[in-house]
Amino acid sequence: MKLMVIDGNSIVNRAFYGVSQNLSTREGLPTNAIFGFLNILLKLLDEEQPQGLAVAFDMRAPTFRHKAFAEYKAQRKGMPEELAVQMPVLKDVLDAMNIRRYELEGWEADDLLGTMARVNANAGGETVIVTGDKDALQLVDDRTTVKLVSTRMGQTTTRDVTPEEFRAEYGFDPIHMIDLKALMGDTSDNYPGVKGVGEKTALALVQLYHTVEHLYDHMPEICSAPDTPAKPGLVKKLTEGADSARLCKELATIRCDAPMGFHPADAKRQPFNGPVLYQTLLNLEFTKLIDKLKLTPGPARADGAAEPEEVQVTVIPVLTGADFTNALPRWQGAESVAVLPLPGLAGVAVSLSEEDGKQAYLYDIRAATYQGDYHALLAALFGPTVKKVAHGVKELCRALLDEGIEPEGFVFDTELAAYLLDPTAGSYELRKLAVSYFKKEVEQSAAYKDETAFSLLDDGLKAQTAWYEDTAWIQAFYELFQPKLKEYGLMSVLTDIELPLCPVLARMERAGVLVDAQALADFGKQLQLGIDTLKAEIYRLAGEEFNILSPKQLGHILFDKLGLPPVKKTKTGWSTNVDVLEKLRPQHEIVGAVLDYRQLTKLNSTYVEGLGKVIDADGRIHTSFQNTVTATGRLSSTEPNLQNIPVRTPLGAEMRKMFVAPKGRVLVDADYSQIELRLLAHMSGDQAMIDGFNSGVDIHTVTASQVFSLPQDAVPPELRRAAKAVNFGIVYGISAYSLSEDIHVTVAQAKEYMEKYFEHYSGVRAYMARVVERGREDGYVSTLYGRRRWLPELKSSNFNTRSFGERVALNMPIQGTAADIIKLAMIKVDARLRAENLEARLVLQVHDELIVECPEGEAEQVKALLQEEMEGVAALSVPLVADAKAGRTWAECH
DNA sequence: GTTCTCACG
DNA sequence: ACGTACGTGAGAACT
Repeated sequence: MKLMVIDGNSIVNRAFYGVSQNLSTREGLPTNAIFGFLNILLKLLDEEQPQGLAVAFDMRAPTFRHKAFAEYKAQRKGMPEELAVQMPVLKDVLDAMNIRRYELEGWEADDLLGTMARVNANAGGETVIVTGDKDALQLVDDRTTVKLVSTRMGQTTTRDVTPEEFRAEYGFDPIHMIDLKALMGDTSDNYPGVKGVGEKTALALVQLYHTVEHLYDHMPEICSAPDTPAKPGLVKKLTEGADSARLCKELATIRCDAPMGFHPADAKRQPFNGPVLYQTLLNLEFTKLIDKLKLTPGPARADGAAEPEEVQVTVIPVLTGADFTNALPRWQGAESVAVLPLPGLAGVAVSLSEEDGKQAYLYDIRAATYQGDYHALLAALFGPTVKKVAHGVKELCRALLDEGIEPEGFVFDTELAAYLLDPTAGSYELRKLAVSYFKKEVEQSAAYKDETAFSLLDDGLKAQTAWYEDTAWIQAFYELFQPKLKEYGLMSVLTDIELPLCPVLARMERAGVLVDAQALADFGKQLQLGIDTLKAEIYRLAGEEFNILSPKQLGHILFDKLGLPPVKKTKTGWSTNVDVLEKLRPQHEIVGAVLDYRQLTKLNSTYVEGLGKVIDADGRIHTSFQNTVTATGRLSSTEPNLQNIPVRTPLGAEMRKMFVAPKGRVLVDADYSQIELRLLAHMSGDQAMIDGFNSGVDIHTVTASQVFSLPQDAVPPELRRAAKAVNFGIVYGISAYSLSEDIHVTVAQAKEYMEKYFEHYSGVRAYMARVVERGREDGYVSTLYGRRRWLPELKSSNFNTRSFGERVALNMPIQGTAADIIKLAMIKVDARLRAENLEARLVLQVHDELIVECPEGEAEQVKALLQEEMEGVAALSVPLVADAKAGRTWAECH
């Protein structure tokens, strides 16, 4: 029988270190190693189609294979915690897959593999041993091959080693692998071999003498033989290491006589236990894998485990004005109702349940079948008197405003709540939430994308069922999330910040910002001329045509053909980014041209062409503001991103001239001055920094003067720049190396700057230590307003992961508090503009900057209003400062 | 679909 | 010895 046996520990280790994404379940169980293991396993099964399959694991036990060497084995590093917790779960998965696994007290996996291979060979079978450990190569023979697995950057590669291949590579038979190891030792297994003999010498010796024993029998010859690698002192080393070599040989030998009672028939492949595997993988949130393996839940569980109580649902179609008149008081009387609109507001499902939770009512409202005044129904439902829970209030507000209805009375948003509970989760679709919070998979086919989905009988029923079920999910998540938000102190973030912001964002998206399409096109033409010229120039200097935008091809030209020195590596090759090219600029004329070419093509494709494509019929661009994306609480802007319009270079800043106000109107732009640093001063309570801000002098100059002991009016520009970089660096969780790269000084110098900085701002240093320590204890960090980010990274055993966690711990409270503050300002600004009956409307937010469009005549009032509301949001130990400026284009506001 | 690059705060 | 700043989104190349 063709048998595949897997070294479970070796493969899971490779998977753990190879799958670098931070996979984990919502509860925080890391799953990367299991994920990687299953991927490798399934790939190999597919390729090899073995009839038998078994996985072996090490079993650490009080007795060792070689008691004399217990201390060597004991020195081996224990598994990192993140991997150890995945082991029992992986074993559960294998059990659910009906895959035989073996572990035997006192024996290591490779002994079990060797034993199985031997037994199978004796029975006339062939065995494939899957491992990442080259030690196993000693097992290779006519009936046994070793499949060596390596993972790099999540990609698995394997290599099949047969006796012929082994001999071709090593020049001796596979069994002499043990002699090789005996001489050269193995650092990862912690046995020494012969001191002073490394891989090269050991290889030569084994090629000549094959075994340790034979070698020592022929010691006298070693000096005299002409083709012996007789380095000075080799004989002495070998003589001194003789005992070690013999013992290490024993240690390196995989035993094939483990008392595991193995019969090849035991490992015959069995079908998966579908339902159990389904639930096991669902618990791991591996839904893609469930789909790939076509697994289903199986029949309802008979074990009587906590299934939710049956809820009696009564569906009430709302077809007439009378139906609506009956329903409305019940909606108004409910503590809350869940609402789920159809796209385009073509219908709304309204769900409410009775106090005891056993009876639920679901109102089915559709524009197509409602015989009364649908608009009036919506206006009443979405007015202030019905308390509504929805999933994605901002989107709903936008749809309502499109219908001319002022959205009011939203008390909860399950999407925002899920985001606040775990802002790094990434996705908050109802179906995904059901998987991660309830370990339930909801059928994907659900399609209530438009009214037509309800028109066909079969599809219509499916669409209807899905619509109703999703509405029930919203209620379920409301009941689950509300207490959690209260427990975590997040309720006020939801009700004071995120929910009131929703209609503001919806109005901003709808308002859009006017773009001068003609000027944009003209700018594009100008850019194209420059691009053509530079392209010809670059081809001439390179002596050939190539794709300048391809890092690979550009690298070839720069580093191979023109011989420029590579500076920095990426995962796949040599880096060609701005930092690198700037360093190379003096060395060849082509580099400057490439940099210019990059800049022009970027402007042209991303901005001129990209923005041109999304100008609407009204001549305006309507971005989407995402409020459930960032880990810190900031907004993000998509389709298009209007938060990264160029400004830093003169040519880039031209772009902002394309963003204009209509005739007779202006843009008013107000931005916070150094809000993050001010928050650092406030949150750290550092008196020197607080005084610096209260003095009214430019903070970077103040910092430079304090750090470098100079009078404020004697700070040279380069020291101000350095101080500014340190100030920024602190907010990001600085390292001396990065600072040195950033301001082009030596690491030692950067270190010195930081040291002086902390001497003068000792409160900042203390704060930084405090916030990381708190983060480690609590498992999360938070903003002044209570917004949270969980940081399991702080407990990671991996240095890089943990360091990342520490930097995030320093940054999130500051960046996040700034985000909270500007969100509060937006709510206030929007309310006042409307209350004072101004035509002015918020149109954009760029993290620390708000942009309002208003009639020329309102400009002065709006400037004052913006400044007042932005500065007045919070009373801190340093003033919040906002500057406002009006102009006909965005460029004029800067 | 991932990687690199680069635009912003 | 490690690998190096926080938070984003988009376009082009490449696998």
